Amino acid sequence: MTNINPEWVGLNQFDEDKGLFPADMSYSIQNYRKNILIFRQGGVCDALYILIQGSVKTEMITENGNLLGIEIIKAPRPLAPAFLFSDNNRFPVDVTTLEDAEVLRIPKEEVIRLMTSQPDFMKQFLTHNANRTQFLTNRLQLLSIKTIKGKIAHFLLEQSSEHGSKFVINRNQTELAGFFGVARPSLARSLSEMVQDGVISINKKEYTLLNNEGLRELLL
Amino acid sequence: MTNINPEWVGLNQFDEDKGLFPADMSYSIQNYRKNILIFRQGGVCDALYILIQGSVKTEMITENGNLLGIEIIKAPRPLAPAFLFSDNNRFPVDVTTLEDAEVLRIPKEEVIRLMTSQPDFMKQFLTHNANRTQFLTNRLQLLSIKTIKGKIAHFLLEQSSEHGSKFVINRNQTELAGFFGVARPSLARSLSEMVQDGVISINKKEYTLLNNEGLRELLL
DNA sequence: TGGTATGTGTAACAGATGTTACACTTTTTG
DNA sequence: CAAAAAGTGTAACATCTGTTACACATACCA
Repeated sequence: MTNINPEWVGLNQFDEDKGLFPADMSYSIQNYRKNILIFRQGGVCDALYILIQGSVKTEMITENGNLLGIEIIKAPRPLAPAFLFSDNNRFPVDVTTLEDAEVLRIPKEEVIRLMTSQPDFMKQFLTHNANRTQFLTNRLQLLSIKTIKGKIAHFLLEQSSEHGSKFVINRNQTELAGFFGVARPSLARSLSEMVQDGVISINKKEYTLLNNEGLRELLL
Repeated sequence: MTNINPEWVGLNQFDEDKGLFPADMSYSIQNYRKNILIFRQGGVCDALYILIQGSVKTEMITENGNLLGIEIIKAPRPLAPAFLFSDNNRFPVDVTTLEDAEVLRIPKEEVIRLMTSQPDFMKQFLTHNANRTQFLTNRLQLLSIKTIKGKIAHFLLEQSSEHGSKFVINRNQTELAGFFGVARPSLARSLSEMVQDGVISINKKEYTLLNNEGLRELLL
């Protein structure tokens, strides 16, 4: 129900750039077979883990069994790097391999050492987390808009600020509905009403904004 | 409408610990009078700004005038430190002083230098951002639950995992409604239904969880 | 090319939440 | 202590969204 589409979630990644890591780095590599639970929600996160091969899914679970959200992560990407340094440094999710996977583990102390000795590593780490925060902020902003038309307006105005008043969205209604967290027919209804009201026009996947004022009013 | 209560937003802060900063740090201090716009949404963020005196409000605006959310920040706290290192390093909000304010400005290069030379500063910076991310993640999780009862259940189970099955919540219904992003009477209705259904009981501000299974089902 | 899968438009209906209003209770304050 | 303020319970009603169902269009594939 509240699944989070992987596409919307993890944007940036540590480049494969092994060059980032010095030869004397202390680390270990773990290999896991398919369908293995590698981190448990609530478990202490005392190292930086980077998925360098394979893919995993993270599930947010509610102490017994109900899922709240799923994210699929493909290599290469760090796993929950933001939590390594939080006061409550515990994994917020279960992590399970989807296929055979290889995980690089760098102990927290070593991460700190790397950060001070390798400015590029530090910048990369900071940038990754910053981008993630920005993504979360944006997502939060979108979710805190109550009405479907408001969400659509927010999204379209954002696109518009990047691509002008006419642009193509390479997503079908089902995907968009998932992104907004609403039902597909409800999205279709709202879209067609907005077209009828003359604030936008739609041709296939090409959207044209006709009345920015009107759109902004929908944000409430 | 979608106001974000300051209390829920910024938890951690750079301690006043001037000791974190070395004597040779290059910085500048800006003073602003009341009701001055000090950062504009979209403006480039090329330095770390720390509010050391006074208070400001941040408004998320939609290119012209409509508010999406307001956050009030009191000194001492950094202003949007997460965005300093993001690929799109622009302020996500307008920042306006509420009273006379004093802002410490540390250029990005200097921040990087500090991080490498002052491990404590680096840890503080990382921890702050990590906590912020964790907060945002949690908030996102809460907002992505659709039903009011689901939000309540999520919140109560979280409290319960920290304080056991009986605990006090020092917030009135109006505040809770704001936190959940719902209308106050709607919250009251949901709460009273949950009491009637016997999953919880409420005495003033003391909540008792009577049926955790039932609560988990409400998460959907 | 024809058939199948996928995507879209739309309608009827049910359910949940917001809005408004008001009585009542509790807390605060002078 | 009394009056005012703040907080709570509840009802009627409006509105929005989800659900389900189905017709139709479009894209894909053998």
